[in-house]
Amino acid sequence: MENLAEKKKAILESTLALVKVNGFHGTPMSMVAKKAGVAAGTIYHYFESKDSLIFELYSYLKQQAIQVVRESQKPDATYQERFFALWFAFYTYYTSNPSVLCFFEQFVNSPYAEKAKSIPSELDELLHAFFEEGINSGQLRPVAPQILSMLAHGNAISLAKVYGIGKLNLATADLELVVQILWDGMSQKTSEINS
Amino acid sequence: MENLAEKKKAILESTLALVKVNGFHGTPMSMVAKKAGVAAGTIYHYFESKDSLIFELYSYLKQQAIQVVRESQKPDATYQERFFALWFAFYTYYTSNPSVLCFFEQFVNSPYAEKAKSIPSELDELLHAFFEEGINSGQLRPVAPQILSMLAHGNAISLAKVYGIGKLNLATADLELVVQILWDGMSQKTSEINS
Amino acid sequence: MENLAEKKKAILESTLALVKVNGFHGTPMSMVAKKAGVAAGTIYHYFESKDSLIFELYSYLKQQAIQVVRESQKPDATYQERFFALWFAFYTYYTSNPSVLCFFEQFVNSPYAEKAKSIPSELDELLHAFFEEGINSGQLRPVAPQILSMLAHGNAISLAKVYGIGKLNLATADLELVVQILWDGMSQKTSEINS
Amino acid sequence: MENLAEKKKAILESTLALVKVNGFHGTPMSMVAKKAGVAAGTIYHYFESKDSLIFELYSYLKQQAIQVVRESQKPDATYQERFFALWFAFYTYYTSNPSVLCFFEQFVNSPYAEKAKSIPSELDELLHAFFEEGINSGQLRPVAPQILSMLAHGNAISLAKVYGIGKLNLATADLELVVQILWDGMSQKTSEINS
DNA sequence: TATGAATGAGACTTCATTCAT
DNA sequence: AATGAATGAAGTCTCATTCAT
Repeated sequence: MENLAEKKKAILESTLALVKVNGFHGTPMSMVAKKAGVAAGTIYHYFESKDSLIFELYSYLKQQAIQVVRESQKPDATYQERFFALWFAFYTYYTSNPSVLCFFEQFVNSPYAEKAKSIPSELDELLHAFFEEGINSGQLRPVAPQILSMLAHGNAISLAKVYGIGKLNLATADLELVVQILWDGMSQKTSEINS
Repeated sequence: MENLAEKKKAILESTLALVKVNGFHGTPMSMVAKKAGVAAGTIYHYFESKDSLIFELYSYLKQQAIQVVRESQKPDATYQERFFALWFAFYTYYTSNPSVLCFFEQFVNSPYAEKAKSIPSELDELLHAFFEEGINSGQLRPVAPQILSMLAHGNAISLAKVYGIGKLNLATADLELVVQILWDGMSQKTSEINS
Repeated sequence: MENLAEKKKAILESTLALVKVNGFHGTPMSMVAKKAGVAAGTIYHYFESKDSLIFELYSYLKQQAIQVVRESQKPDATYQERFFALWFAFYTYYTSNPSVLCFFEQFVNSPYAEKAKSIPSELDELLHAFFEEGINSGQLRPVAPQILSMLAHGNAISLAKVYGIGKLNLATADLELVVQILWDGMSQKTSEINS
Repeated sequence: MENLAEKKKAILESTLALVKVNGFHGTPMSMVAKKAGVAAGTIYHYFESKDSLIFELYSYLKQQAIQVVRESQKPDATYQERFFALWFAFYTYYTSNPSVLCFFEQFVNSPYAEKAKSIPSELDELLHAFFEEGINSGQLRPVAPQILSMLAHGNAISLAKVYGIGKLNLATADLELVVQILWDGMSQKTSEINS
């Protein structure tokens, strides 16, 4: 990621920043060019079209997210610890990079997402594997991994949005509580106690 | 809502359907007009501008959602029953009306949402009150109502999306399980057991 | 003019008032309708089209102007007195009815005027006759009546505009002076003295 | 003015020509584009909007007019000679450039003029100074310079219009006569003789 | 007569994309 | 590689006019 041409990166980052404020369609290429400090035509040396730019930005950011998730995982930690680390990795990534969260949310809810579906998502596979492991090792309830993945990820996103809105000060203690809620709900142990 | 002028309703419903497929900006007014069976200019008798149309559609749908939520609540049910009913009301509404879910998700993640923020949301207030009641009556953990609301609502949306993607068949049993997970996580009882 | 249908007159007057503020093309028929207190369709009972409305308004006002000019002429006054009266009639009419002046100026400088040219103008004939009389009786220099007419009328309009701009307070004395200038310039007597 | 981009100038000149025939609102941007030999969008590289185009054209032409007036003034001529030169400069400019006269007349009588009022007019100042000089040197009657300016300028315009209508052949002799009339009316000498 | 909802052609303007330099 | 002027299709919106009531 670091060896991207300077300008290409500038274009991607400019797009990211502008989309947060203006949305996809409120962000003309000329605006991206200006912010990136390049000419409009230059963008077309690096990207085939605007759609292509959006898609590449999506991939670029998804790789970043994967990196963040990967780095959060210590091999010698317990599963629960790794779950907590995973959740906080997402939460921290999104709150530290609100424009990324904003971009993702716009992307997945746009017609773009439909076209991107075909591309196999490394991140999805990674999460799928993580939750499958939890189920197989008897630490998570036997629910489809996709569901668990969606619940956990969706939960982190929800919280990051609450934080982003700024109406609430979310202390670390609050967050711990929320993840605990989530873990309690998903873990096999609770399930057994309640039954 | 039922006494809206025929044409106005047709325009709103056409917009809803088209936005799901094409997104806001992939849906020109001419397309809305055609689908609604009116002339392009006619839309401007009912709506000041395209933005105004989007906003009114948002309000219109939010009223529908409130209606659905309200109808789900039986006064003589227990709090937990009402919580389940609430969650299923959302889930059912979104899965039965995928275009509404799609519209909401596009809306809240677009620059439109910023402008709509100032408008006090009846739905938010309703949910806030519901969760506050749960906390005050000692049935829910003492977490900020906004957070609980976001978690529960976000959770229903997440599931509805999983369903919408169609990759998974979510049996009622699966759903019950998920809501149970959610409830277990949020309820005071579980909290006590675990501590 | 007084026996015009109430509504027809209301439409004409509304148009006049609105054109002053917004110009021809900033004055949609719907706006005229609203100000006149009638429905948009009603205008088309009285006028064939917008152009037709403009033309009829022009005629209507021109008749008014003729009336004003006619009434200013006392048969037993001297020619110079009648000239002064004529000039003041115009000046007073325009300053008392700034929207009329504004309308005329817009009209004669618009493509409408081209089409109206064919219509013989009673006002022009009246002025032509007046100045011809002055020349024939040896009181005015032998210049083409059209020129004299244009000079005198244009002069009154110029002054009315100065007044309308409001930057200057034109006392009656000032005006007398200006007309005197005009008369001095046009009269045969001055011509002789200077030669 | 000469170093304006080729295309910008073509757009301005095309607008001028078309406005004469069709008026402001009968001249769509597409028509301007066609006549100027550029694409519609190109106009918007040079002008922010149609209004902006009209305003810039107004400024552009006013600069031309100032140039013409300036060039007519020989420092070593008498005041009367300079007055005659000034008047003829206007008259000649307007009759040689009927579309400019037409544009000015449309402009000053349109709602545009209201917005342009705030801009201090170099031409007005120039004329004001010229007439003030005449008054102070005792060669013109002591009337407000604005009035004298309006009278002289309005007079030249009136004549140019008579010429433009084409009904009359105005020989140089005729014109000399008219300016003489004007000068006689405005000059102090005549004033003294008559009193 | 009067209404005003409906029409749809056409205006202004934007912007993704190209291409000569 | 980079530029940015130029393009023109397409979008939003206006408004003169019609017509069923």
